[in-house]
Parts: sequence; structure tokens; C-alpha cells
Amino acid sequence: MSKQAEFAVILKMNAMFADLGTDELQRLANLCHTQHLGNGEVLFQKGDAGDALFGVRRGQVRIETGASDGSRLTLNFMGPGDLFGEVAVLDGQNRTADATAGEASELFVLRREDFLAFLEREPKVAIKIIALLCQRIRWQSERMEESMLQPLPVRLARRLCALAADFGSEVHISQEQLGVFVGAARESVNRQLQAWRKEAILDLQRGRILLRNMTKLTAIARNE
Amino acid sequence: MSKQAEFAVILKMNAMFADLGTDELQRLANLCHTQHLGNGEVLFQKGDAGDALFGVRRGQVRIETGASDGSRLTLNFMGPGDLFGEVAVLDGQNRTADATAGEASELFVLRREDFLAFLEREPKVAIKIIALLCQRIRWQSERMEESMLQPLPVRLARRLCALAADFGSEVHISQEQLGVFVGAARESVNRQLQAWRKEAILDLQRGRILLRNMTKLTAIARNE
DNA sequence: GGGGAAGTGTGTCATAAGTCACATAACTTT
DNA sequence: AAAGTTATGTGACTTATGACACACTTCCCC
Repeated sequence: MSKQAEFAVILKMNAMFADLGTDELQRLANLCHTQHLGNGEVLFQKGDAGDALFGVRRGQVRIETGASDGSRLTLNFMGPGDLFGEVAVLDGQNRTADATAGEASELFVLRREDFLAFLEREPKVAIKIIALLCQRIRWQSERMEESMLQPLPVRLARRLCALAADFGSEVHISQEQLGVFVGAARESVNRQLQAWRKEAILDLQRGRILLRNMTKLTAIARNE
Repeated sequence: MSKQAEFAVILKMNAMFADLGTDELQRLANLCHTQHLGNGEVLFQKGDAGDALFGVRRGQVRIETGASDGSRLTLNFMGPGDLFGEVAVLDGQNRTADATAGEASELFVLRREDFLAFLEREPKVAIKIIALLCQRIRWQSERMEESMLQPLPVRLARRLCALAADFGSEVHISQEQLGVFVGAARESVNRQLQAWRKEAILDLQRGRILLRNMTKLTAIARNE
């Protein structure tokens, strides 16, 4: 399979491009380049212009942010097939976090200027993108309002389920970072995790959480 | 001033269209119609297709939602110069609330089909709209995360400031509705308002709040 | 004008979650 | 292996806010 065809598949899996027609998608995918990163190499930093969309072909990219106290907090891990920077490529705003290769990686790169020229040539696609962004706005305002009002166990369970979708049942994350994710204190996270360990829903190790009973966890995430 | 020119001014005042060029804006405004509503007349209901954008020329439209217990809660008041349904006109999704004329009103109407045809003819405008939607997405995710984590006094002060921008220093709203706005219990709202009354920041009347000291209030909204 | 409905003011209590403080435990570095 | 560093576990306390209960007022309408 050609590089471009491979990228088209990745685009297709992302909600933002899922509704585009196969032909439109392929023409879009044809605009991509690839880029190699060594382990630990910096892809972009907070404040850089958002001039491209990236897809991970192989390797791993960490999205992280330097906290005010100098410590670094990982906000997300992007593995093969993941796409990031969809919004930046559309509006060109500055990056709001840093991106670093967690291992030697190869990325698909779709540059902003190429993407915009494409949209100008194909206004029907631009209109579809508009509709998708609108959906996202609605989805966000629904989710956010709902989500932050949920009690901590629900928020935590949801985040764990989301992480499980990316990493399988062995989630590699510190309880501190998990706290940042769900907007809660580390201690509260720990106490909840302990409670779930007693119910055999999961096991805890240093820097790692082993999900034992996804059924129960998703039930909690759905708020009973 | 022609009807269309008047509508162009209203569009220009809205963040979503502020960045469009004068000529583009006028061509867009030329697509509008007008519609008259009698007092209490229903403009649309929850679940209707979102097939148009509205601007208030004169009168008042209430955006409200029927709560599960049958009571109605007003989510927003739209007065002359206000625009609503910007997102619906772009993605055509169903309305999520009801809209009713609070008095005899005249509205500008920009139909979805006309708007989409316009965007297809002018892809540069479509791209600007895309950028604006992206801004909105960023803005939302920043605000939401921040906002819900703020303590109640801050959320309340922010909402009051926002209402003051629309209605001046005499905000006509029940404490119950205010509670819905900020996601808090009516009693908590009341206690906070009482505290502020003692500090001479505002005065309370039945169904009405008189803002006496916007300086202090905005200071609280900025979280000291 | 009498009776309800809606809006408001306040006290008491329960609870979720943050903060602080410290004990371990597990990795790293030298 | 010793020492330092980071991650985790847990108890005690505090605080914000929701929940309930009820009194009081104002408005509306029959």
C-alpha cells in the first residue's frame, strides 16, 4: 500500500474526516509528506505556529506541557494511527502544548498551506469540514458541561476507559498525571483507585494501572 | 439605510462574522429575508431542523427550554442586534431549545440553503468561517475547563457581568434561573447574593438584581 | 379579598473533595 | 550499597456546596 493510501486510512478513522468521500479523502491524503524523528526529538513546542497536521505512522509521540513548577506533565500519548493537530492546521493558531517523540518515529505531515489550498479548490469539502466543526462545538458543550459536573469516580472511570482504548488493559500513567487529566487531587485519585482495587476492578503498580474488569468500569463511566 | 445594510451591521458585530471583509459581508447580508412575530408566537421548538440563522431587528426573543418537571427555564434573551442560530445554520442539526417572541418582533432570517450556496461560491469565506469555528472550539475548551473549576462566586460574578453587558445594571432574572445558568443550587446563589448585598455590590428585588458596583464584581469575576 | 403559586431568605445537616502531613515503597544515581 | 528522588498509600482536618425544611413575601387570578 502506498504511503498516501495508508494516510487516507488514518484520516478516515478520525471523526473529523470520516464523512468525506473516498475520492475527496484520497486527494487530500495525496498532499502529505513524511517526517522522521529520533527518540526524544522535539516535534514542536508550545507557542510554535500551528502549520501542520500530523499522523503517527510508527513510533510514539507524547503531547506534554511544562507546568509552572518546571515539572512536565504528559497530556496524551499518540500511537500509530493517531492524528493530532487537526484544529491547528485549520486555524493556524499557536500550539498550546509541546510534542516530543517517545521513541524513533515516522509521521505523516499535512501542511496547512496545502490543506487550505485544497479547501479553496474544493468548497464542498470545506462545507463538510464546517459541519464537522459545528458537531464538535455541540459535542464539546454538551460533554463539558455534563462531564465536569459528574462526581470524581465517573470522570476517572471515563478517562481510564479512554486510555484503555489506546493502550489496552495495561495503562502506563502515574496517579499524579491521572489527577491532572480528570481535574482532581492526586490523593483523591489514589483513594478511588484503592477502592476499585478492593473490588477487583483493577490492580495498581508503580506508574501503571492494570484494568481487570472493564465491564464494571464502563458501567461506572456511564454513571450506573 | 436598507434592510440588507442594517443586517450587515448586525452580522459585523457578531464574533463569527467580524473578520469578514465589508464586501463579502454585504453580499452575505443581501441573502436575508425578514419575518414578523406576534407576542408569544413560537419561532421554533426543540427538535426542529436548524434551517436558518436569525437576527433581531426589533422586539425580543426568549430562548427557553422545558424542564422535565414541566416548568420552563429561560436560557437567554435576545434583543435588537442580537444574532442566534449561527451554529445551526452551518450544520443543520436540530434545535436544542425553543424560541418564542417575548413581544411583537421583527427578525432577519438567513436561510441555511442560501448560506451554504454562498459558501460554495466563495470558498475564501468558507475558510474564514472554518478559522472562526476553530477559535470557538479552542475558546470553549479553555473556558469550560477553567470555568467549571472556579468556585461559585466567580462563576456567578461572571454570569452577572455577562448579563449586565446585555441589560445594563438592572438584570431581570430570578435566582432560580441564575442557579441554572451557573450550575448551582438556588439556595447557594441566594446566599452569595446576600453576601454581596451586605458589601453594597448589588441590591435585590423580586425577580431583579441591581448591580451597584461593577468594579468589584468584575474583580471577583477575574478571580481577584 | 381570598387562596394559591412563585420567588425569596435562612437554618441545619450531610457529603464530596481538597489540603496537609507523613509513612512507605520503588526506582536512580553515584 | 548508600543516598536521593519520585511515586504511592493513608489519616486527620477543613471547606464548599448540595439537600432539606420551613417561614415569609409578593404577585396573580377567580
